[in-house]
Amino acid sequence: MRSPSSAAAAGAGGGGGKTTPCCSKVGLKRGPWTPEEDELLSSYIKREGEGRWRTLPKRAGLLRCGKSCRLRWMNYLRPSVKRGQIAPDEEDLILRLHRLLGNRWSLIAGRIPGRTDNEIKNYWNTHLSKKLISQGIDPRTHKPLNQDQRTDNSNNESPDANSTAKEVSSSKKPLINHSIPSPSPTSNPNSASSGIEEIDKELLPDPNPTTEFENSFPINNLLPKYTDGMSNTMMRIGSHVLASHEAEEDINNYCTDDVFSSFLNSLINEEAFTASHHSQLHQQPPFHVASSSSDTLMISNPISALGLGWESAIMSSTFSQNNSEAPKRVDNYGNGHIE
DNA sequence: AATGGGGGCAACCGCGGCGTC
DNA sequence: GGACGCCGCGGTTGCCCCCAT
Repeated sequence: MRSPSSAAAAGAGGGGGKTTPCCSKVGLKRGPWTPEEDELLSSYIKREGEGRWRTLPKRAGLLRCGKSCRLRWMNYLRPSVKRGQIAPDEEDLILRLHRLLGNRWSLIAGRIPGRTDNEIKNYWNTHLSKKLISQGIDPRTHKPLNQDQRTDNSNNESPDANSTAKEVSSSKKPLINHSIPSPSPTSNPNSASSGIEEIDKELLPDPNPTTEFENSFPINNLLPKYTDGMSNTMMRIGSHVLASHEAEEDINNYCTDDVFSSFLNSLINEEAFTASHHSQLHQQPPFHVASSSSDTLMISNPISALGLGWESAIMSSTFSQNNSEAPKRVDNYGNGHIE
């Protein structure tokens, strides 16, 4: 990675080849940041805090547009930004998350402390994408290239997590409710960590299930809110309502950010993919609600959940970075235990 | 030593969602 | 309900560095 000084030495120009300024005001500086500008921005934000990017440049004495200031702070100046090469475990995590989430870099970055969405995006485009291709894997779908071609010709039947990620990543429509605070590194650190995202309608479960699993388990009974407002569902997931004796109620009452963080942790666990997929797909409902006294929910069937459109729920789980404790698991009867 | 090309990455842009008026 | 402003995201661009020739 280039040092700030070297970036500054690059002189005017920098990224973005378009001539249209991002800010309507003329006379604003563009291109690489100088150390002096960095110092101005850093000291101001340390003194006054983040936010109000539109007016921040003027208040800080910078001839930059607010977007440029925000980007510089988020991607470079923030103390929490980690420097140095992507570690092998981070690379592995990026691969797994991308397999689940597609090109939602901010969400992926939210799971990797100290890394920014821009950094991960660049790393993906310059390293991992090529690496996968060299291994004969489609970087978009994470499927073998030849298999992917077959899949593309088969009307996308039986979508799985990969195809879901592909669809989402290729969709122009953002999936994120930006107004909801997120502890993502690119978000305001003062925000609460309970931000929840809406589920894109494209990811909603099929109201007329046709798969074997869907027929065997009445998922629609558990997801009533999806039909009239997915945001309601997700907001309730963040409500931390975990009455253990109400296990048969709307599943949404039991879903918390921490729960989905555990959910995602299990999703990015290779064992979850290799060992539990087939058996759980046909034997268990997608969620198992704990009956213990603690606020516990175990999602023991992440793959099934993915297939039913719960992939989007992963997004909310990415907001619980601080949930580093071992996820509590429950068995089919709701008995919780610590893994 | 000169130079051409590719890799890496910081920075920009357009777009869409949300909040406010 | 519509207009407007702000914010954040993903995609893209272009400069610098490094290496091969």
